[in-house]
Amino acid sequence: MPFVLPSRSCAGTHSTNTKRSENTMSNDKNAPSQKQAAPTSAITPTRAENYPEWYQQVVRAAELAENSDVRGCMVIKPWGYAVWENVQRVLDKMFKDTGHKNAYFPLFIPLSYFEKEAEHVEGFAKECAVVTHHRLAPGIKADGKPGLIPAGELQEPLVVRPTSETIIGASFSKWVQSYRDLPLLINQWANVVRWEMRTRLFLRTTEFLWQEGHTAHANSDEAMVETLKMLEVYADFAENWMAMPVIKGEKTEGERFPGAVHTYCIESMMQDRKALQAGTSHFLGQNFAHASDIKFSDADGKVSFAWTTSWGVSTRLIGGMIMTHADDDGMILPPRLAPSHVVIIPVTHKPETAQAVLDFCNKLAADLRGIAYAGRHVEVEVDARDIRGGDKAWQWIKKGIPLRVEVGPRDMEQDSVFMARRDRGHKDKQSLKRDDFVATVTTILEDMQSSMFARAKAHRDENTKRVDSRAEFDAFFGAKNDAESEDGPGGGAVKGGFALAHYAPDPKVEDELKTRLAVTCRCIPVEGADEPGICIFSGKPSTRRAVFAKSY
RNA sequence: CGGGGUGUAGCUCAGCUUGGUAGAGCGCUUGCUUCGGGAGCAAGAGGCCGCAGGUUCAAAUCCUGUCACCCCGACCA
Repeated sequence: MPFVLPSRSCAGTHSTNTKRSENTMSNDKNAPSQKQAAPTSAITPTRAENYPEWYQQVVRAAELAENSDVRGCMVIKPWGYAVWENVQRVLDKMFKDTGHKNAYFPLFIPLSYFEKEAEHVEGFAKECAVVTHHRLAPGIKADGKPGLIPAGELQEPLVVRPTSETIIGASFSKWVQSYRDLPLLINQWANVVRWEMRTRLFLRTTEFLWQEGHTAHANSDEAMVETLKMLEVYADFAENWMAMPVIKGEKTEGERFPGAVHTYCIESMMQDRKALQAGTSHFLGQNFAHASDIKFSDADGKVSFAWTTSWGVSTRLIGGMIMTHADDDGMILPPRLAPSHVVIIPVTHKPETAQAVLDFCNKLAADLRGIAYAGRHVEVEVDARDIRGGDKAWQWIKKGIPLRVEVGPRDMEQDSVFMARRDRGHKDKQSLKRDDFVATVTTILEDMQSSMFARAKAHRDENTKRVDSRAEFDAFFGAKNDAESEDGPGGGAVKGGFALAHYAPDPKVEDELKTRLAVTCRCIPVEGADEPGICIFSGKPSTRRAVFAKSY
């Protein structure tokens, strides 16, 4: 099978896995229920067996989130929400450092506001939740039973924001009078609703959490600088905090944000070699300024429309983190964003030494917490729960905590700890002197952070190919419904990866690629030198290669 | 909105064809033995079988209706 694991040293742990997984996944009701050998991987199925199902199982096993009873909506659990809080904390600082201020705008957008920008309406109309009533009254429901039914119809329906350009534009039009009011640099942390047909935890849910930056500028150049500056912030965050390598690029017309003039993005490759759009930054020109009447008087007293931008990242980033780093034993958290860095597991099954071991662990935890790391201090859990040690260790493995430290009586006697790194095999443990561990813990975390990035980047580079002909392109991806291209029953891996090809943008070509190969143009990279060439689809001249891939 | 499927214990499901009053595994509780890597044995708690009608002496099982969810297609951060 073409699935390619990032190279890592977890040798020998997956060899006997297939039989067990087949039984577990099978619908064969006569499958023997005999005891299986201890699992060789914590997650069933593995990535190679069924990537989409593996993803769901990791989210669940790592206790990041779960499906709620509300269709398409997720419950973000404490461990997952703590990751999001770290994302917020770091990004918020980056936004503040680039001059932005936070504000908050209404969840509800009057339909009339929403209608102001034609392309915008067209783009979002199909996925809007609409509030039409403001009261519940006793009555007979559709199923004939008594209950509460909506009453008090609104004069004007309210759209639950799928994005806030229009409602924020309404404020901007009041706030901006003079060129002295510009630039206006605002960010909002919020939830939004997009009524999607199909949902997947973190990657696409009906309601999700995000931030949306909205800015207004006196001229086109400034707005473009802002657009690219925030793209850079996102790339910086993705690579240096999430350890997720990204390609910065511009979307072609078909993939553009509804109403934008230019849409830029960061694109990342997941372990199944599909692309994930991890963040977007839009240059909106004067489109929304016209729609929302954002005007200002310049120094000469001449009235002009402002130039606006918007940019956002969402809880989808957590999905990207999972699909970039997690393995067949569960989540692996990049240390800089991990809710906790170290779990200390006291081995206390001998009553006579239990208290001493606990004291030793608590003292160790206190010392570690005194150390600064990645803008906070080292976060430590002491897991003294009364459950079996193996169970406990596996729970933390699945949750992806970077470092696991076990301390038993024997370690304590030698003033040592037994440490395992989550990005190494779970049997790859080493004994360290306690003080050495304390002294080097941040170095270890940083090493883990950078090796996670390096591994992800190597995976991407290995699966990125320069393609110079249509035939080569087709062969790289395989036909959309080619059984081999989707690799097995669950679509464990897709064929292909990133194809870099010369391309003269043409919506018709992209439609055709999408229909026939399920491939889209992810972006035209903004970095790197121009390279004159010939579009492999049309033969027209092209100045640079575009990135093509199957995508989420 | 088209095509398919499923609703039974906290979770995953069996039982339904051939009606006879509720099952398994996991999880949970308790006890004993274990314990430096996902333990074993024993006992126990937990379900008016999605909902509403109908057939029948008797319905999880058959019939009708209804609701919900899942999967596959056209959209998306």
